[in-house]
Amino acid sequence: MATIKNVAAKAGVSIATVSRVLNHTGTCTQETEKKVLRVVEELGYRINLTAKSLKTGHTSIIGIALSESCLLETPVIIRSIVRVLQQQDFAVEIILDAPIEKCVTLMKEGRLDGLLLIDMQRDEASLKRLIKTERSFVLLGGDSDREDVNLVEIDFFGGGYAATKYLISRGHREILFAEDNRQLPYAQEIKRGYLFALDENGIPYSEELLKGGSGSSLNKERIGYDALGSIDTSAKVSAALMTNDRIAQGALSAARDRGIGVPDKLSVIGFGDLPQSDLCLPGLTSVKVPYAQQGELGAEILVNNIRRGDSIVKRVTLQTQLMERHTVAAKPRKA
Amino acid sequence: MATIKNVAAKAGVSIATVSRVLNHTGTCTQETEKKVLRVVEELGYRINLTAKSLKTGHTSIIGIALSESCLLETPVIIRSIVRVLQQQDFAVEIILDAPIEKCVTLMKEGRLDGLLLIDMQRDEASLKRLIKTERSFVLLGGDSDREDVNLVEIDFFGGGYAATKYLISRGHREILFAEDNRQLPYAQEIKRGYLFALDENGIPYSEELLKGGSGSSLNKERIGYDALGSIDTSAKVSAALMTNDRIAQGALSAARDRGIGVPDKLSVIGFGDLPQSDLCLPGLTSVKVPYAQQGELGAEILVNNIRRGDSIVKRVTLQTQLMERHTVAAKPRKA
DNA sequence: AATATGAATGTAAACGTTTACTTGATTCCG
DNA sequence: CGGAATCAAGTAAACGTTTACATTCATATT
Repeated sequence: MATIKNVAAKAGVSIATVSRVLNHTGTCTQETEKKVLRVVEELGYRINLTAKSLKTGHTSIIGIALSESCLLETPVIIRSIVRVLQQQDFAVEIILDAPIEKCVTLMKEGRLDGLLLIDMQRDEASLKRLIKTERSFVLLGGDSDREDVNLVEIDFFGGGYAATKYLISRGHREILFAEDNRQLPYAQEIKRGYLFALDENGIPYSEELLKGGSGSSLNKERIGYDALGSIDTSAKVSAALMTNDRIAQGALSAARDRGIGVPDKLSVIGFGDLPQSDLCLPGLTSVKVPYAQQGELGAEILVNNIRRGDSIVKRVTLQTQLMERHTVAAKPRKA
Repeated sequence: MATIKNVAAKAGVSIATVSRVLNHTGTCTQETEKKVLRVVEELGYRINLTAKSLKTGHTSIIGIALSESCLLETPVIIRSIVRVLQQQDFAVEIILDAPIEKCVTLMKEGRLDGLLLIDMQRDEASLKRLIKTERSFVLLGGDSDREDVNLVEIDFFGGGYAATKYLISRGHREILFAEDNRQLPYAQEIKRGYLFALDENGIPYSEELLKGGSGSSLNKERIGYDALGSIDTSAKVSAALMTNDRIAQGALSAARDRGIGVPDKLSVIGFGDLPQSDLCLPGLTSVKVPYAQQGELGAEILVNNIRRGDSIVKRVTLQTQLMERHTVAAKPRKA
């Protein structure tokens, strides 16, 4: 593989000149420039990025740390991040299922210019160490009390609250709640919103209306299916709030199997607003979560931070939006 | 950030010794080792990977080049790749929607030790240049005539053939076919299998039974919905083969809306066998595609190629498997 | 006792860039 | 016409490692 030395030799100039021509830094004759460029072409020369990085101190690589479930279920956030970053000439490294501490190490090893942490589990000690590396990073969602780090979060509490309130306004009082994994911070927020809305309206919450939350969160459809299946038919449940559209899908299937009409007998709201939701009829009423926007914004903040040394801490909260479709109705007079 | 020099100085040894201790290369006193390790700890020293890469000539970074649709629709292949690679101490770089030529550049720039190309569009010229870079890469799916490159492919032709034959064996003759995007090689293969099976059984294929294939392949459900919707009710179509489970979902929705019973009046087969398929009742009969296995195998081949200089070309074809569920029935006597 | 062996460690070059500094040539202006 | 300013290009150091080679010293071998 040709190096800058080879190019310099063949073009009869010094390596400094080649570097200057290629980086458009400094000045030179048109003639020299042409000569160098021609040799570069002939030799098929390409700069060695590793050497460049060593010298300049930055790599133009950004890591995105995420969980397997995020990769499988919310790839749209990854897409938006990679799109922005790639367009800004950054390479993107996927770091799967690594604790924050691992990320600290990666930062110290100097291969990453920045880091996007998606929905990381709380670990304040490691986070502190991450800050000490003095490198740029942004939290996307996740769970931390620190106010001094960049953060783009989604108001899941507000989403859960709004959805529950909406159901209550339609006369529902016995509202089933099913979450995918009790470990996931976002599901906890939705639940808080749910409980808050119940409380606000003087509705006592019942332990037996809280479903799911245990174990692995793959096969979410099953969680929804089982959540509904485990409900005593005599229970007065007339609505269900699921922390995920796929869970809601499962619930819809269960309802169909048990002959429970949706939305006549049962209202269902999901979370996520997947693009396909509007075709799995009856169109699922769902809380739209701005994942793509979250990813974009996070990437932009990070890039500004790195490029312009922009050191002001940015904290953004994005709002969800209830998309009314056809799985919610007013509670029938006689349930 | 501490360097090896700082460590050497503080420990009162040469940098060579530090390097040797850290890499377990060469020999040294237990005493020296302890001393060095202690200083490393004190200083929070971490090796600079860029410098190491420059010196050693390899980066332990592997790129995976893929399309947006792969990222969004088949993240399971990414998961399996990243899992294998990360476990083997490789970092993984996502390269989104880049033509092969861009990958050639990346390889030449020396930041990648290897490359996994997922379902790349045919470009023999660039592929040739990629080979010339002398770096390791593996094709996962995709479209090329070259026999001299590593390849892990899936027998979509066989899958399409088997599925069609299965439908024919149940008495179906008018079989709708809907694909997502005519650009996608895999859909073309399935179609070939479909046509081959028809031909083999002396069934003339009809242009108007071929649906979809145009434009963007997002919102696949719609493709399926529209494919079925555009069929004249008087047509004798009694079965449908879709190149994707989500397309099949859409078809199922359309059937429901139009009052066409599945599988009584219409049999449906999808492709992909998503984990949720078994809960979207009636359980979708689908051709299972071993994406995870494809990713794993590709990653393993690549790693062996890089680590052991294993230069024998590996070519593997993975088989699909028809998963019989509840959306296929024998053709009713009177359609 | 002289020498060979081998272990522990040090010295310094190299990887491929960028860039501060230097040199030499040319232009400009009074 | 002479000195300042400008421009083109070269020289060499530096980034943080690894590693071939050299050195020292203790021990084993003859």
